[in-house]
Amino acid sequence: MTASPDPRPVRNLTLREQVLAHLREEILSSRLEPGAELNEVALATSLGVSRGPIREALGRLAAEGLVTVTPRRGTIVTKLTKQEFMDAYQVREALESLAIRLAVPRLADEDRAELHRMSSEMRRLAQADDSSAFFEINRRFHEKLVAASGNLRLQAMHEQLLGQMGRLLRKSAELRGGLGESATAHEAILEAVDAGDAERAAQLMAEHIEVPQRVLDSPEAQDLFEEPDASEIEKAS
Amino acid sequence: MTASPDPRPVRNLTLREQVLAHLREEILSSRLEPGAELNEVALATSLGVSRGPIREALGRLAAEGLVTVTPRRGTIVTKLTKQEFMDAYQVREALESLAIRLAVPRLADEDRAELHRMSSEMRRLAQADDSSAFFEINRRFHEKLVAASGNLRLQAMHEQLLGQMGRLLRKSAELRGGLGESATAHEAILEAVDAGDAERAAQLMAEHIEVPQRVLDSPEAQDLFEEPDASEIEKAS
DNA sequence: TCGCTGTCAATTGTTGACAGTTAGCAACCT
DNA sequence: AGGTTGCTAACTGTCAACAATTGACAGCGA
Repeated sequence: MTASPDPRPVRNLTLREQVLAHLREEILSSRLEPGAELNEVALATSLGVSRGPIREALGRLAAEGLVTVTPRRGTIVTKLTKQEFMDAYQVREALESLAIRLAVPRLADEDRAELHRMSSEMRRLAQADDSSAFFEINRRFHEKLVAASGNLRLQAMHEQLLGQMGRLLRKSAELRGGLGESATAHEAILEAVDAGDAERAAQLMAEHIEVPQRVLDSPEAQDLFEEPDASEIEKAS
Repeated sequence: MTASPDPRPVRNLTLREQVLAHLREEILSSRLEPGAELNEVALATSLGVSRGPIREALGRLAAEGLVTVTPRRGTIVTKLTKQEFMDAYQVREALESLAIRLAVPRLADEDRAELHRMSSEMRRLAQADDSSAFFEINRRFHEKLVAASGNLRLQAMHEQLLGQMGRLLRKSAELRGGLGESATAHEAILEAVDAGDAERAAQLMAEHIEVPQRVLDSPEAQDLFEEPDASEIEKAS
């Protein structure tokens, strides 16, 4: 019996799981904009399933913070207020700072080489002013560092956080003083990493992440956000 | 109309919400032990509702990490392996460290007085060797600091984290070198807080939380945990 | 004109029934 | 006896129908 390891050898996915994966993808890819209404029957007929799995998937997404469900009113893709976005940014800073501190003593030469490749690529994209591609590599760069921490819980929370910050992250990346500064920050971080100085790397990472927070306080960034909506319910736990 | 503010003036709770609150309470209070099986029909008849709301509530709890659902097999209260518990502890350290850094400049005199009261009480309980009461105050102490950060996202993630660590927290508190040291640590933290030294307070907090992590590595703590179960699926996102 | 009230359509909340899968057990073959 | 195969009972996954609530709007009265 050339069996595969225990965790579900064959594709035996539940409908709820499929719907969940589908909706999550739709939201993360911004095909569904924040504020978009998610009608249960529309989704059900559209996906060819009944409302049961739809409701369960929406419930999961609500617990993850990707959608906001108001009882008896409906479900929409979560809109973050400026305050909520800033809060998330602060937490992200703490998480990534911890991550790199844990990661530094664990990184293999191969990993560092990969990070350097990404950094070079970002430098190149910054000069070409390709903010879209830059954003993508930047994300992978940070995710690789978090994964290298070896702390799965940290990784999960980080991923969830980035998912919720979502689209606004890309916009804030464009606002940020310029891609060049960001690339420089990455290079400085890698320098500390190569030196094995986890503490300095963590400090630099914290400062690096802090930059957009300050930018977002400037007046020109205000129209990215909704006004603080007084009646939002049941976003997360 | 002496109305209350917008968020749902009257008790108009959904069944799912009631079931969710009920189960969450049962788990957090340890009336349901980790590993306990949650049979849908049993719960449904027991609570007098159909399986729909039950399933939705279980789904939320799964997303929160309080229960673990294995498709077509069933749902159990989540069991943390030692590794997972240690991971959670590290994240908690980062979160509370951030929290106190944010909280220090925001604390009112009244808040600090309250914290001092809690600290004195813990000192007293430590001398009386009442670990149960100590644990309770200790938890409130940390929660108050996190709440004082003013960062709601941070507060939510911290609460979720503590909920998952759950019962093991109490046991680790008993293991920890002694309640006295813990009380001393709190006093040192408050000293830094009073001095307005957010950075030092954050550092002390990190060290304070780190202590049980080291203790848990000792052989005598091993029987608190399950063996690493190879086939666990769909714990969080 | 303005405000209130009752009705209506749309949408969510809940239910009970049905279908598929799983784990355990017993009978069977070797 | 040891192992395999085929039932069986219990459970979860899914569905479609029913109930309840909401927001909007038309109609009425001041």
